[in-house]
Amino acid sequence: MTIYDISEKAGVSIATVSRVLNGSSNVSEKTRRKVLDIIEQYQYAPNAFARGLGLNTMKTIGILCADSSDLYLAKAIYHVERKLQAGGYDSILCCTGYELASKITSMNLLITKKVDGLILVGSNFIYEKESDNKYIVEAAAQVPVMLLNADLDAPNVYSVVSDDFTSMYEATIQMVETGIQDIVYYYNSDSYSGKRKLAGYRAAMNEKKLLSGQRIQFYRGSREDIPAMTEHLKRLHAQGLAFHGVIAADDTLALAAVKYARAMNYRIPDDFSILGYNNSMLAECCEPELTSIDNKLEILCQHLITTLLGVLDGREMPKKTIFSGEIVRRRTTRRIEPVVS
Amino acid sequence: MTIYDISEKAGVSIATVSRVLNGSSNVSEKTRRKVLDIIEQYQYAPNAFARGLGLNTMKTIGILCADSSDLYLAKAIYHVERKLQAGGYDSILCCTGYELASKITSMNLLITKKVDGLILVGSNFIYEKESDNKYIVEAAAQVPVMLLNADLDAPNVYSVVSDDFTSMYEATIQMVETGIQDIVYYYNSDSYSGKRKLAGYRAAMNEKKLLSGQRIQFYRGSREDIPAMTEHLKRLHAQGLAFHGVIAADDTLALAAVKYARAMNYRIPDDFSILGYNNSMLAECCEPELTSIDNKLEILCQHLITTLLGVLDGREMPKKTIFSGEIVRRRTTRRIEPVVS
DNA sequence: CTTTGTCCATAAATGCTTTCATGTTTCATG
DNA sequence: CATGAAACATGAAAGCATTTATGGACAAAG
Repeated sequence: MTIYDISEKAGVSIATVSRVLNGSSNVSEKTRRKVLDIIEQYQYAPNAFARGLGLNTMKTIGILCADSSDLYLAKAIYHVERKLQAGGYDSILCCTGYELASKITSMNLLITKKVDGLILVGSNFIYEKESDNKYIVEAAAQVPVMLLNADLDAPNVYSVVSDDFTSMYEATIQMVETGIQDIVYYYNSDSYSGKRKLAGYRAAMNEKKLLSGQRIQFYRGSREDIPAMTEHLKRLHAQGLAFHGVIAADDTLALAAVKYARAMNYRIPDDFSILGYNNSMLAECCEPELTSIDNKLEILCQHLITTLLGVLDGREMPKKTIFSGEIVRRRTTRRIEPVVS
Repeated sequence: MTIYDISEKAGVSIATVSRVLNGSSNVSEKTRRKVLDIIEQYQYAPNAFARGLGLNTMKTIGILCADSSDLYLAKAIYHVERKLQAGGYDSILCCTGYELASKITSMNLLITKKVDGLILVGSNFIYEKESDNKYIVEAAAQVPVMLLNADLDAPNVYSVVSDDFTSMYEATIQMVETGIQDIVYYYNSDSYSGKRKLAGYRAAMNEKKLLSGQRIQFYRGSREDIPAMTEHLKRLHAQGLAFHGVIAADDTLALAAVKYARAMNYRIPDDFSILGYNNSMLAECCEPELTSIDNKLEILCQHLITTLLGVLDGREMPKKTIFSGEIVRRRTTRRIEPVVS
């Protein structure tokens, strides 16, 4: 069933059918009716390839993501995908893993497939070495590239980020002000946002004259292996590092800290405070429930898609947008002590 | 840069370039070299639409999923996507939500886009009412349809499922044999696999002469709202339902049961046993760690993709494959008491 | 001198969009 | 009320970038 069949049955030319299909205004109501009837009757659907050939677009956006099973990334993908759909676009998803080479491969593949835009979900797409980010610049020469929680200043690439620096800075200040001085910063990623978070912690501790390199601890190992993280913390303690607070760059790490504190028989939050990041489902699963920073993922995604659709529409759009996060207080941090005068 | 440009620069016809591109045998080594050189030199990549028009395929599989942010579904998508990539296919992801209508819409959209096959991730795609599943049968008339953890007997649809019935049956028997009689079955989905699980529990309790309708409890509400589930369990208790064990159809529900038991000051597992399902990350996050049933998701996915690739290759493939799960014992269930004689 | 087989070019086919040209209305104007 | 200009409706045909069927040229083999 092609456009020819329809045109024949409707007694019009294929051009008219095409016009009806594409909602062109220049077609009389009568003809439109007739054509639509036939289309309905024969369940005709235009061939996407042919249409793509003609229009040179398929209304499809490529989504790249290192690991769609990561709690946070999965949520991001979900929001992005739904909002994209609402905007009339489809999405091709590529899970790339964390290695640069396979990111490049996937990206090229998507461009070859003629996606209209690219969304890179997660800050792990930006690398420390400037030259490693060339692949994004090159891609942006072909299609607009959107970065979620990452930042790169280049033509045709747009960034939507949450203000991780400030969130961490404020959360750290607050934890110190509840009376905790020996806070370990626990993280597992040197990504763009990872670095911003750490910087926030650093700035705050520095301001409070409490900064200590020893207390900045990196976890290498599986992102899901809570027991391994817990062990790691126990080892730090065994090695003589004293700490009564953990600020974690991710809720999983914070969860491990909770397990550690419980194993040590600390009372939470009286003896030991913990702050998580991302305000994921884990925060509520935790016992006691985790105070965590919410970076308003859905809002970020909404904005990202709005921007992308704007760009695709040929409009001028902001190159970088920053949203501030929010500390969601639950039961692993203390209230600020009222000042006794 | 089109195939014409390349053919001109290489001094051959476009047909020859096409043959080189598609690895046809009828082309001399010398010509192939020359063409490949030019292609390399000009960074030529064939136009996906034109190619699609000619071949009527784009090597793309459509993945449908109700909610990609669901812990379990996200993992499934991840595995499916990666294995598909390894097989040389891309994937278009559509998050459909749980309503039938939007599933149908998304499905048609994917078919219009000329995907080569469809993968429905999750048992929620199969409905109770036979007629509600017609949409799958219709889709299967166009392209092969793969079901993950769901089952439908129709031409061109293939199922890969885990043996939830047996897993639940055995787990229930075992819990009873550790001495617990008043076990609540806690579930939140009437999906295909949801029903199989429940049936397993039923069969076991029946066999042990312990079946009680009151103890089969459905949770309606957000799938992520642990506090709500916990409240629900407390309410059951308040209403006079006595129970010292929970078998949950999902780890989130089990997690809520853990929270409930702790709130009631039960010792786990001495006074109260809990069994989860899916062996997700939550099982290890939990305190104490959750005993949970692992249904070998990665193996299921691997098999599913193998089957799909086989079908696309024109080979005969098994219509339905069942894998058995495994109980991963952690700390929320008791060991079977040694028989004292 | 014919047959066979290899290698390659020509041309048709794929199904749509869109430009251009043409025919048809509408409507203000004199 | 007739006329011409502008707006509208439609069709023919030219792309779009490939794949593939057909057949021709040429070389080697019988």
